[in-house]
Amino acid sequence: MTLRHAVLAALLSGEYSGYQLAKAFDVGVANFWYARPQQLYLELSKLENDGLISGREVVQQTRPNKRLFMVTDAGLAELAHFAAAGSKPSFIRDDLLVKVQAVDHVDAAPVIAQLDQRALAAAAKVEILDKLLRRFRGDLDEETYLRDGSPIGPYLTCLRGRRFEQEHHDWCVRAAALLRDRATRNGDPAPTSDQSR
Amino acid sequence: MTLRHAVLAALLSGEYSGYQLAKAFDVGVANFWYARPQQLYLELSKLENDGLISGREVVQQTRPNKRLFMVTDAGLAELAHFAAAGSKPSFIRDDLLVKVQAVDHVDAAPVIAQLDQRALAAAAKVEILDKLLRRFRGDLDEETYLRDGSPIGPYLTCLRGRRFEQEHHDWCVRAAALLRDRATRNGDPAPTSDQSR
DNA sequence: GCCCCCTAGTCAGAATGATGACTAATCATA
DNA sequence: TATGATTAGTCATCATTCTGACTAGGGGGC
Repeated sequence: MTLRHAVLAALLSGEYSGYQLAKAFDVGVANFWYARPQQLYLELSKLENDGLISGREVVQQTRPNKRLFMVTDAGLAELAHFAAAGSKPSFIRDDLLVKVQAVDHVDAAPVIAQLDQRALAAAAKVEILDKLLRRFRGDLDEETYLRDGSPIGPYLTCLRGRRFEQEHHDWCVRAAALLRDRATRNGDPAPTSDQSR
Repeated sequence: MTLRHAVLAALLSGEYSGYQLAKAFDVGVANFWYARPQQLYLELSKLENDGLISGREVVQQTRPNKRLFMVTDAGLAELAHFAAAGSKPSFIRDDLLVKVQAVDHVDAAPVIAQLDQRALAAAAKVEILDKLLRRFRGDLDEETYLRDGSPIGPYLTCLRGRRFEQEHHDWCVRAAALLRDRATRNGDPAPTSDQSR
């Protein structure tokens, strides 16, 4: 049960509505978790029911009213408890890796196409995260921010996300180039589907 | 539905029993997916029911009998279909990142301890993957293997896994050092690697 | 002789996450 | 003056994953 804690942790940086939170989960927060808006709304309801967050209605004229949530003391305690408990090892879980794993036995062309796409997406994500990191830092250089800046948690997770996306990008580019090279050297626009069985 | 395809892709490299597959999912295959043995047994049953793999009983005297599975032509077709279909973007989903995100608001000590642990685990994983990569390569150097070696799919996913673990390790080490430094400068009782509670 | 670990596998059910289909008002654009 | 995008949110249900408990025999160490 960790979407719960991811939402709690995300709410630490300020009051958010479900909608705003959904936006955040598409950029910054997505470094450590991701969820669709519907899941977030649901989780927010549950959290409020359990008294871990409290919401207040904000009436708006030009837009639909919204509910802003903030973490309660009980919520903080829950987070502290979660932070102190053991955590399971992390691992990649990626469709595309599964496809690459099978690339010796299936048509490589669509896999290469997806690697290209992913590389682009990852590059875009890197830029977004760079922007976020700069916004955190303000005038400070990174070394100084890491030593004294605040908040440090979100900055660190962003940094991790940035590295991850960078690595992902580099790997995609390299793998695509490599598979393309192999395909052309094998002299086929449509690679054979049966090589080593 | 991708544990299904992860299992199929893993079975491409040879015949495995459920038990052996479970082992593989703890090391090499874990680069792109992870699952508990129970899930694997279940998935293998389903796959066999759907005719995507076929199993044969192997009688053993000293040990319980086992069933070895291999991918059928229908299974290969399914994989090809899967490889050609679109895939969702990948992202990290990690308990520990959630905890770091919250580290400005909760006690840092247990988080630091977990970062230390994770760093060790990641370093161990890197060594395992290095060994695996060397076994793939045999006498060839990496450049040559990437150009002409076989299989290339598993090698590439291993490479990705290795990079991921390396990055994870480096980040954990850095984050732990940083948080420790901040804690001591704030005059807290310095939590060194010697934590016991 | 006892106990724990390893091989090998099964089952049921709880927890968690994902998806599609809705409502409803405002704003910018063509 | 339509058309579509944006803000804001709800509901029901499906899919997938995770967990604990269980069976069963053999081998190795104390």
